[in-house]
Amino acid sequence: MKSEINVIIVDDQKLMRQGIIKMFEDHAHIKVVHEAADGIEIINWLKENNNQIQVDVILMDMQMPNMDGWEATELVTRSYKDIKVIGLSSYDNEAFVDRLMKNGGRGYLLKVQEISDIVSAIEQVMEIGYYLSERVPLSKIQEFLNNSIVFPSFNTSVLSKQEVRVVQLICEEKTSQEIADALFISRKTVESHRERIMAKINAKNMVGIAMYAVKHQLVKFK
Amino acid sequence: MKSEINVIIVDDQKLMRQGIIKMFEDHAHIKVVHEAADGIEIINWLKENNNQIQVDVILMDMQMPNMDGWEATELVTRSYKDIKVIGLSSYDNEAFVDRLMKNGGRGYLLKVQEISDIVSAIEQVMEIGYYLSERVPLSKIQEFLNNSIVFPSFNTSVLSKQEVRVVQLICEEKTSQEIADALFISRKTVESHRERIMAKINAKNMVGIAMYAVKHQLVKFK
DNA sequence: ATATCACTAGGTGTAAATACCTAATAATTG
DNA sequence: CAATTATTAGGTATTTACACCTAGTGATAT
Repeated sequence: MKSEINVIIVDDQKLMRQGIIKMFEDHAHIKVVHEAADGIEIINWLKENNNQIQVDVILMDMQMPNMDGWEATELVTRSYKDIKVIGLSSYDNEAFVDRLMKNGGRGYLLKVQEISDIVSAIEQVMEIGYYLSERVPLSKIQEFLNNSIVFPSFNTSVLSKQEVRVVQLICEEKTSQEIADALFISRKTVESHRERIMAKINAKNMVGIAMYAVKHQLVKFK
Repeated sequence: MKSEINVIIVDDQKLMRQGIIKMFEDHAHIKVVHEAADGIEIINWLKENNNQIQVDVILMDMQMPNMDGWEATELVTRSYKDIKVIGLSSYDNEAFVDRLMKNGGRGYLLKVQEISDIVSAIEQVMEIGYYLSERVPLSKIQEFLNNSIVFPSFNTSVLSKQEVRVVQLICEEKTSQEIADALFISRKTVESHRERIMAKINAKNMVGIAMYAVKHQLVKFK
């Protein structure tokens, strides 16, 4: 008989949470001890819980409102060394995987995969500490472990606050003049910001900025 | 005892499909007769099936690759008058709802809702033909029914193949001239395409096109 | 205390995008 | 067959983006 594993599911889509929980009924050794809809909810719950209920694995969605999965993973793994976070996402994106593993993730799953893959991932994480897959090969994990001192944890964004504001307005299809009016600065300043942003992220035009924003979750659509 | 309802689930995320199917086990009168990962799959299956297996309701995800939920809904409802399509989406967006209902949808559900809402929606659609909710009030349905002759199947819904190619190249930060060279057409033709795309999707500039592409999964990022 | 960075703003060009147009041919669909 | 749509291409004018500069101020970190 397999030993019991206590799992938490964090996903903003209730339907997805319910579905995963229901499917775990076929895997009696996996026990869902809690569920949350975003990063803030899970962080708060863990504080309140104060290690009373043992938590082994958190299945963490990446794209969430309020606090996304990456930030939540960083905060969780920093404070609770025994909790293993497995990322869950719709996007098969290497940068997404890298960022999660840098923040302390133990594996990365896609929503196009099946429930049996999730179960395997949970079991493997409990056994060897990581869920190895095409997306996260052993070499990658070693790379992250070696670079953990070189890359300090607070390496979140290359863009400054004002630059992020400009990026967000660009994504709203605003012109430089419109952004200037919105931020109460000169059109020329906005253009300076834009040029600097493009240089930083290696974008060729505003579309490149928009695509970067989507990739790095600087914009949320709903 | 409730009469049996035959349902098909169309969603590109296998995890979501599996979850919904599993949860329907608690609702014995709902029978899942098929599942599909995108619009093309369901259209092809319905052709092959040729009404052998009776289909009452299709739960249709909106954001899917290859062929999205709106286009699939239009094709399904045009050819199979008895099949009732209920939309399923992550986005609470009035334009999305409107477009679905114009294309023959019978209701609109959000993935943040619960499984019991889906069950209610399916039952209501079978009873009165529509799933009434905040997003789809009776007045809206009447509006769509009245305008159905005024607004026939006019194709603002989907972008053409060439238009999609242009969109994808725009997302790669290419200029009109570069796109022209890539597709072996004139720069002016590319600009015509771009203008037509912007009119169709109501974008103000190329960033708007890029954001649309992301939303509708016309681009996949590495 | 001083170098770095964020934020600001401007000048001066050129390249590209955008806005309105027309218009032909091929393909598709009722 | 008739109507519509997709795809192609062009004209003309205006607006915006982009590139490559300088430069001051204020905050912050070494």
